[in-house]
Amino acid sequence: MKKIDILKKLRSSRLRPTKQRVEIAKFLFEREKTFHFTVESLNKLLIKKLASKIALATIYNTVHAFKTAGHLSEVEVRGNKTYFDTNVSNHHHFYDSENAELIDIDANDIVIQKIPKAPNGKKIKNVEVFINLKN
Amino acid sequence: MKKIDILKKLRSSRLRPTKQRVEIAKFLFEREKTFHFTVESLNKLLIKKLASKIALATIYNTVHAFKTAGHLSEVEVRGNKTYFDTNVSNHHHFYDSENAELIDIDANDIVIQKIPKAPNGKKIKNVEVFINLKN
DNA sequence: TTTTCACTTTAGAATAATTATAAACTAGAA
DNA sequence: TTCTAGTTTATAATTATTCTAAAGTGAAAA
Ligand SMILES: [Mn+2]
Ligand SMILES: [Mn+2]
Ligand SMILES: [Zn+2]
Ligand SMILES: [Zn+2]
Repeated sequence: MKKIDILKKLRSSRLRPTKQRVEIAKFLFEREKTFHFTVESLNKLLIKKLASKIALATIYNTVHAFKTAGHLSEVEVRGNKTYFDTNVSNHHHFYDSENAELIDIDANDIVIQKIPKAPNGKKIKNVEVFINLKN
Repeated sequence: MKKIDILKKLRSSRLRPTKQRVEIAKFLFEREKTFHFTVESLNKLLIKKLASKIALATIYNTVHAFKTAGHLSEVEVRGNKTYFDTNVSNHHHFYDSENAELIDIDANDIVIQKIPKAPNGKKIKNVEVFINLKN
């Protein structure tokens, strides 16, 4: 993803391309593979990468703005920190608790044969499969 | 589950059956259906139910002791609070975000046909399926 | 039974993650 | 250029949880 696309992505979701947002967006989206992170881990990586530091509050604001805009998804992982994911398509995860690392599983790599029907007038919104790993 | 069983359960896991532990255990385990809760919700219910109040730290201590002993499991739910579950068998969940309510799915009610192999020397510990509901 | 003491409870302090506040700054429309 | 709504920032506040250390207690041993 090029810088011009970053600007397009921000503008298309009515997010002013400020210096901070562009830097965070470049860091998150200019990569080939999915990136899973917490605000804390992102902050550390941004400090290493960038000359000027971005306020932690801005990182929280930006990550939430990106999530709201649909550019990031949130992944449920055991623990107290919130994990985010640059892969916003429907997919699943391995979780390697040893390394506190999430690994993507393509939606097509898991086929569910039997599923219960949703209770009392509810519908199924989505199905998330979480595979815990051990050594 | 009767009181005698509660005492047995505590003693068998080398947990002294103190007044507080017995009261919490009776509240959690003397019921027919699975009970999903957070420490906050449990605390509120205990305040209503019991004459004398149990310190919040004791509720944290006790819930963790029960979890360590295998009498409770932890469920991953979107949000910042930790959810616990009196159902310690391998099973899955519906999540009704409207009511912030978990609903059990028996392990046999979900059959997975195709699953990817675990990465690089890792093994699969367990598979958790989480079905989000909508109206 | 009493004594003893490791285990437990408790109030309150501490920590960690996240959100709120409000003043200073800035992108970009006019 | 000017203007202003949107944004950033340092810092305070909030929330969930864990820590601390003093007081209390279950139950083994005397
Ligand atoms: Mn979590
Ligand atoms: Mn959670
Ligand atoms: Zn992912
Ligand atoms: Zn359950």
